[in-house]
Amino acid sequence: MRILIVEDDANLNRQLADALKEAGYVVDQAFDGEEGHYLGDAEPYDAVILDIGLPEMDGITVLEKWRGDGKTMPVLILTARDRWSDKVAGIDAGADDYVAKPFHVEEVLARIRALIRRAAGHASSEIVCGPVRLDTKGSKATVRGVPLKLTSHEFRLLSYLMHHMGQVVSRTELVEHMYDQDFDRDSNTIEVFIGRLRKKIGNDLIETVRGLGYRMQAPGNGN
Amino acid sequence: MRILIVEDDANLNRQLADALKEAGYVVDQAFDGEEGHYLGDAEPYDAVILDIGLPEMDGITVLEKWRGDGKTMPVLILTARDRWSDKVAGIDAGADDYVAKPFHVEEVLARIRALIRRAAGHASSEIVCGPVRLDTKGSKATVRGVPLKLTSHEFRLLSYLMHHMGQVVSRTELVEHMYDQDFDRDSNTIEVFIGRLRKKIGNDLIETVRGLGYRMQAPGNGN
DNA sequence: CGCGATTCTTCCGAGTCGCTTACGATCGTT
DNA sequence: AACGATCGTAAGCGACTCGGAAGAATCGCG
Repeated sequence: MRILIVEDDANLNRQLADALKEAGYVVDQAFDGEEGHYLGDAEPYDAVILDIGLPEMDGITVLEKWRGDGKTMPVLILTARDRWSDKVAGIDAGADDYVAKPFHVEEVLARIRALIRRAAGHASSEIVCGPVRLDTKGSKATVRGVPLKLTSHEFRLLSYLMHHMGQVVSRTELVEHMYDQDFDRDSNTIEVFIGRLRKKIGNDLIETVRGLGYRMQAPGNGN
Repeated sequence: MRILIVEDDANLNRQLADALKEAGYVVDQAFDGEEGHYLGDAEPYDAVILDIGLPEMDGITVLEKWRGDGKTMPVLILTARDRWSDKVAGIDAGADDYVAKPFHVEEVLARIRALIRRAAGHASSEIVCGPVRLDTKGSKATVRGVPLKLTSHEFRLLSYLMHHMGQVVSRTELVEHMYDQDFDRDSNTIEVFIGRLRKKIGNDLIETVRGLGYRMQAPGNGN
């Protein structure tokens, strides 16, 4: 999962980025509205953390531009505690959530989890696919109750696949969400990781759709 | 749009209900956890406003029960300003949003709007033609519930035909939409693929209109 | 009924795609 | 400094897809 932070306070920005990376996300950072707007337009993020008060371009404006361009990724707004009218404006501009400053980092994490989960259409913090359970809250996964020992990239891969269960996910999509900006597109890294993951969770859960990508689905689930 | 309010403070409950009705929603009210849980289970709501501190049954518990039963309607949690850990718990239990008390009613309205808007975005894209179902989002198709194993070109062909159901689609039209610009026009590739597709989905679904092209239509559909 | 045009089917080689295995580089830890 | 774990690249191999060709089948028309 790849996340964009748009926040001019360098300290706060770093603090959030660290916590998110710690939690296993891929993080891109922007420090003013223009940069943020550009990145959000150009790269496919699973969620965005957007400050309202920004140099160059106001957060609300950035958001409105994105929405006007048809961008639908979930956006979490950061706002000053007393500016509640900003919140309403932000939400009506297409924000999915907000957090008032000052906040606890854990809260931001929980809300990001919820946004990503919700964007994928899941109600609870646990996603189940056949024998595999993914605990988005604890960043853990089990097969038939047995905890899986996954490396960080394997977990990211599994997580993205399970958040898009039933859908075919292309290799480029996976690359874009597992790595930040520049990554050598033509290499077989994804194939290798799919292989490693299959070895750990069983072969029949990740179906390969030739020419298109991969699809995760409980086996024997007609349709 | 029908909304459930679960809130033990009668005053607050009525205040919210009034504002929501004013905004054009249909509102049901519950004043303790058990009643709320029962209603949320039995009736189809487009959104729920749920207080955390409730008599009879805690709000988090209510929510967990709903989610455990597969209920996925968006839930907005009401929580005391200083109990931020409640928020995290609530969000991880499957809440979609929260508002801290005391709140501005406009804010609740804005968030309900956002929740309903977002929940509406999850309609699955499916085209049906007789026994054939095409899930464009999941890149898969079924015949009578049996999953089809299609190659990427076969899928593209089927997809184009189903998107133009009832219309006659010419060979050149198909070529132009399945391949990039220059492709050897005089080859029988399309015929071959039509044949392969018919073999998989049944012969009577794709009608050939001599001299013009092909038409997809549910069989026994006069004309 | 017969002929030409169109469409269907079958077959097969070429090329692509994806899986596996092995190896070297890097990083963090002991 | 050495070790283990993790990650990315490369190469070989097997399987599958694609598309062309040729002959069979079908249709429309006179």
